[in-house]
Amino acid sequence: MAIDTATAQRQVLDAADELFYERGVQAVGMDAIRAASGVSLKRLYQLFPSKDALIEAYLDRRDALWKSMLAEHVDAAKNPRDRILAVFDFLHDWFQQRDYRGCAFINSFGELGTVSPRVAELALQHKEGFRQALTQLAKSAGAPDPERLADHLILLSEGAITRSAISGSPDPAIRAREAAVLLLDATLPS
Amino acid sequence: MAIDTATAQRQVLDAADELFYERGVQAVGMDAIRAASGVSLKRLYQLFPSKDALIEAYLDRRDALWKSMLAEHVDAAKNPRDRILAVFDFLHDWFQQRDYRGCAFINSFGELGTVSPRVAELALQHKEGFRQALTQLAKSAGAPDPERLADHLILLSEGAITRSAISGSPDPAIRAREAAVLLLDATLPS
DNA sequence: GCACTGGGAGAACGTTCGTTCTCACCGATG
DNA sequence: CATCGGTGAGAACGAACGTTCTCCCAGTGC
Repeated sequence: MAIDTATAQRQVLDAADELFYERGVQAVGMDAIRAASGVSLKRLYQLFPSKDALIEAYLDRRDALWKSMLAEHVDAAKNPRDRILAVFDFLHDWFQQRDYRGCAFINSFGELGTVSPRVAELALQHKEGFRQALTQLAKSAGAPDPERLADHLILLSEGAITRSAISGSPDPAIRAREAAVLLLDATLPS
Repeated sequence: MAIDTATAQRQVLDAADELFYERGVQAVGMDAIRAASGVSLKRLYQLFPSKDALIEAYLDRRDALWKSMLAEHVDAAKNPRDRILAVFDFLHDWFQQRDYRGCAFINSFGELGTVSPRVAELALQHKEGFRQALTQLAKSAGAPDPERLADHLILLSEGAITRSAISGSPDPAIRAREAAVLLLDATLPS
């Protein structure tokens, strides 16, 4: 046995993450993932019985990673207002990664949303998770209508995510933070 | 001659628009476009010498159509503030089309952005056009920093575009309009 | 009537892809 | 030592794709 199951799985997911995210899901063949992961095709298929299963695992891991990175930034801030603004600092950090290419869920949804209900569902769940996190932050900050504030903040975040991807600049995060400050000033009780 | 060049071109572009937008660019073969357009493969290739050329024409037409629909909504409003808010009414109308699937440029960028510089460029140009239109509206409304206000409004719009696509509901346009009102109140001189 | 041009229908070609199969080989077990 | 299960490397398969080619016919100019 060349490599144990756990590390093989990790190597495959690492390769899938890098390739799927950079080039899109459809543009990457299973053979490219085999080459990048160093795992044999046979093993690859016994770890993930189809490309669809691998795509799902790729999105699952992205979701978990993204959530934990967000939580890390948010938890570093103390008062409720700063915790909300930390979301945009997190985005700014994310946008500066050299391989930043937008949101994997939005990209995958654009590619497969109509043909793969599973991908559409995962994208919806991912965004719903973000929505719940923001709603919680808005509630903690004492917003009179937390869901509404959360929706407003989500729009700024999603807008920044796609604009940053297309423009190639992390600046949209700064602009989104500015707008968030204005919204918080208009919404939160002083 | 079965059909003249102009109508053949229109039929092909109609088919390309529908199929590319619904299923994504890579998932649609040239043969599917031939079948949907009723134009022979030979003619298709003499109208558009490659799939890349057809994709480019598809995006060009989307850009023109989108801009004219936006202008139509904006021009129906009289005072500068309402003209800005008309952008979000336009989005709400757009989101309610039964085949709404998000922004074709964002979707195409996600699919081909890294591999096709031309698609990346077209997406950037499309968004830049939107940015200039919003900057003009912000200027007319007397914003002290029109570019900044335009950036904030863009973030709300783009966010609504992707959220509406993923959630399948047109409501994000309403939420975006609410947030825009708050931003305008905080930004524009009374 | 007859050569000729151009288009329609679709077969054909070469490539790529997802997935499976072959086969030689290694380590453990009796 | 002989055997057996599982593995790696990669060939093989069937489908789909972008693109080109073949064949046939309709309409045109002489």
